[in-house]
Amino acid sequence: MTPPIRILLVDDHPVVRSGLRAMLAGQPDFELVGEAATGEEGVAAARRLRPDVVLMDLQLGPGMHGSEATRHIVAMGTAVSGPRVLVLTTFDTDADIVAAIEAGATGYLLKDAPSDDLHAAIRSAATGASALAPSVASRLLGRVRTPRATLSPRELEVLGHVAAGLSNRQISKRMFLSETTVKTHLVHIYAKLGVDSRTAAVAAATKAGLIRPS
Amino acid sequence: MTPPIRILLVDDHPVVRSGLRAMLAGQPDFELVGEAATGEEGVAAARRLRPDVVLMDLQLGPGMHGSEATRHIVAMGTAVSGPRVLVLTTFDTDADIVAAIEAGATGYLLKDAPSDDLHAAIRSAATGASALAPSVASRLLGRVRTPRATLSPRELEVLGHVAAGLSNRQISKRMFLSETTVKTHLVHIYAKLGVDSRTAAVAAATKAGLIRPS
DNA sequence: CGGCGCATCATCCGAAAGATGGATGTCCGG
DNA sequence: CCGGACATCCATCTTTCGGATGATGCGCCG
Repeated sequence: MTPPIRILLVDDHPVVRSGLRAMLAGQPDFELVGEAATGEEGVAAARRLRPDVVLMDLQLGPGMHGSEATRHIVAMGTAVSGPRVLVLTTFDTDADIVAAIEAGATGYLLKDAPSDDLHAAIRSAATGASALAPSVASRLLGRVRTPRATLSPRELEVLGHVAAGLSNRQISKRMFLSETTVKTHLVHIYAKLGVDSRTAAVAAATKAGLIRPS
Repeated sequence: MTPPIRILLVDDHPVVRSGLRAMLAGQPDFELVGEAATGEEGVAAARRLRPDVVLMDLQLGPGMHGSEATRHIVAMGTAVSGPRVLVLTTFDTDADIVAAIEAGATGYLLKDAPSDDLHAAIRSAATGASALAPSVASRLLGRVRTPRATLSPRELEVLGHVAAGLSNRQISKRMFLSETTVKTHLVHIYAKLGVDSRTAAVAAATKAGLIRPS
């Protein structure tokens, strides 16, 4: 008989942790070895407990969104024979999916998934296989089919400042650029998003999940 | 001995329902009488089961946000000796809080509240007393102290179109106004929000919960 | 090597957005 | 009942933004 799958929960919501705990309880091949409420705690716990699978929320407390959590995932993954990371999230915005997958997450699950899907995803992740929620997988496939707008890092940075309400001049100073360059980036952004104004770009990017609403 | 408090759970996330169930389990004076995954199911279950307290999420599935859930709350509350409604949510944006309270919710809890708070809120709600999460309560108080920006209906309408990425001209046509009038509304909006551009206004209003991100 | 995408900059021009200043009308409290 | 606060409407002036066009260096990949 194979040893049980050692699992670490990382989520800042007691309710969610409690729910996941209950969902794992009935499975004899699962062993919950620890819980953490923040990204930092999660990384520390992962180092200490050496779980096989980490179930990790993407929204870890206020101000700790997407890219930050992604870095935590990477930090865990770099450990020798590091754990497999299963990312949990409420919303399936494209930006989060891509960021997490690119950062090395093994799988990606929506929080409204039934317990069967969760169990399957954990077992699948334990073996190293990629496990994606069906709706997420189809979304990723859809993006391949429709070669959707992919903004460069610099363009995303500019767009972020635009979404924050800064003018071109303010952005240029903050990024140590010429105002012209900022405008050029914007022109490219407009072309990629199929819009023709900064506010429309922000609206489109928000809907597409490229930027985070505040 | 008093009869137990009959509770109905309404949340579209199996994980969250499971977590709440676990949190209610240990309490002898609580009785979980039903669960529902959507607002419609919730209303039906409330009519049928006559619970004392309804624990209800504000984000019920895709496309069913704030105001919609609020209407469900109202529908439940209008029944004779209707149940007390405790609203659960992940984010404490002002708009949601106000909308839910105004619609007659008895209490308001953030999902990251510890189980003790949850228990206290349920008991408090069962007696009809208002129960607000401390962070929420202080936020409401804060809004009274700082007479926050209150936009007129017309201004909100304009701002909504701006957030959707429309130009002043487009807005003017859609609202049967002169373009100048649209600009005037915007000037007033800027003054109230303390900003000086349309994108900044959208950012500020989003953060303040005045408009909904997409 | 020769594209191709990314990032950087410039100039010119018309259009959109913002700043300023009025004009109504309503509603509420002194 | 009257003045002030506020919402709604409008016009003129200045600044900013967006569109067009063009250019340079860099790194990557077939």
